[in-house]
Amino acid sequence: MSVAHEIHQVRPFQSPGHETVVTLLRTTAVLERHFTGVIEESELTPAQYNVLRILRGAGAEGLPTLAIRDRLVDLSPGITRLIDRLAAADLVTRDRDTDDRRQVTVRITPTGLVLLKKLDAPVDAAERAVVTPLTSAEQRTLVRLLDAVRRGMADPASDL
Amino acid sequence: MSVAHEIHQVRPFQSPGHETVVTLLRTTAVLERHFTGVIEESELTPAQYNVLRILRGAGAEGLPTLAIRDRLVDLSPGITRLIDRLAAADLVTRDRDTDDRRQVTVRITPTGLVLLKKLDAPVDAAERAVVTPLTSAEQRTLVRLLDAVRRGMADPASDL
DNA sequence: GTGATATACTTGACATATCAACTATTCATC
DNA sequence: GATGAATAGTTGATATGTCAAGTATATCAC
Repeated sequence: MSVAHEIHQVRPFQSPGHETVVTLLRTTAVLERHFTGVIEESELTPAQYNVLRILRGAGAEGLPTLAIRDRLVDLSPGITRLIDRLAAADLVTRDRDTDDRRQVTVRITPTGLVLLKKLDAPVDAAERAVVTPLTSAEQRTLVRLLDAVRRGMADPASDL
Repeated sequence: MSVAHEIHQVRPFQSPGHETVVTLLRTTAVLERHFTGVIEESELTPAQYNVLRILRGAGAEGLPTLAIRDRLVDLSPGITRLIDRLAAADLVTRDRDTDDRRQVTVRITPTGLVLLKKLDAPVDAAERAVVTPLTSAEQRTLVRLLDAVRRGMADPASDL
C-alpha cells in the first residue's frame, strides 16, 4: 500500500467529540493569551499571578509551599523556583515553620498586595470582556456543561 | 423566580465573569493533562502531535514551516526547533522549495504516519471520554457558547 | 530509643518556550 | 537592473518548565 493511498484513507477521520474538544482547547488558548497580555504589564507570568492570588486569599497566615502547588492545576516541583522568583522580587516571604520544620510557609508581602491591586481592575475588565457576549443564563449553562466535562474525567480540586 | 434565588446563584465570586473564566481555564487544564498522558506514550509532546496531525492533513504536498505555525494557536518562533526534533526522529522531512527558495516545505514521513496511526484509537477514545457526559444537543450548545466567547474577544478591541 | 518509611521541599541536569536579532531570498519601485 | 522593503526561516541568549534524585525533618513499628 502506497503512502499516498494511506494518507487518503486516514484523512477523513473525525470522531464525534472532535469539534467540541478542539473548540474548547482553541477558545482557552485565545483566552490565555488575552490574560497573559494584561498580566505581563506587571512583569508577572500567569503562573506567578495565580500564586499571588492564592496567597492573597490565604491572608496573613500564609500557606506551605506544597499547599500552593495543590491549588494550582499543574506544576509539581517547579513551584520552588517559581516562589524563588517571587521572593527575589520581594512579592512573597518564606519562613520555615516552627511546628513542622520541613514546611516552609509562604506569605504575600505588602509589595505583592500593591502589585495585585494594580492588576485587579484590568483583570476584572478582561474577564468582563470575555463574558460580555453571553447572557447570564448562557454563562450559567456554560459553567454547568464544563463542570460536567470535568466530572466525567477525573476529580480535580475546586477553588478560586 | 425570586430575587433571593437569583442572589443565591451569584455565589462568592468577585466579578460576574470570574466563575465562567476560571471554570473554562480549569476545565481545559484538566483536559490538556488528559491528552498529554495519551500522547506521551509515543514520546511526543502535545505540540509535536499537533504538528504531525496538521501535516497528515496536508498530505503529500506538505506545508511550509510558517504555514504550520499559523495553524497552531500558539507558538511563534519555536516552530523551527520543534520541527528540528521531528526531523531528527525521522517523523518529517524538510526540503527547500524550488519556486521560492526562502520556503522550506515540511512533509510527514511514513514513520510519522505509522506513529500517528497508533495514536488514533487512544486519542479518539480520550475525545469520546471528554464528551460522554454531554448529550449531542449539549455539545452543540457548548460549541456555540465558546464560539461566541472567541468572537467577543476579537471584536470589541478592548483595551488590555 | 532505633531503624524504616513517609513527607516537604530542594537541587541539578535537561528539554522546551520566548524574545530579539540575523541571513537568505523575493518583491516592488524607479 | 539596482535599491529598499518585505517575507521565510534560523539562530543565540535567556527564562521557564520538567524529571530524577537528594536532604532534612517527622512519623511509625518495635
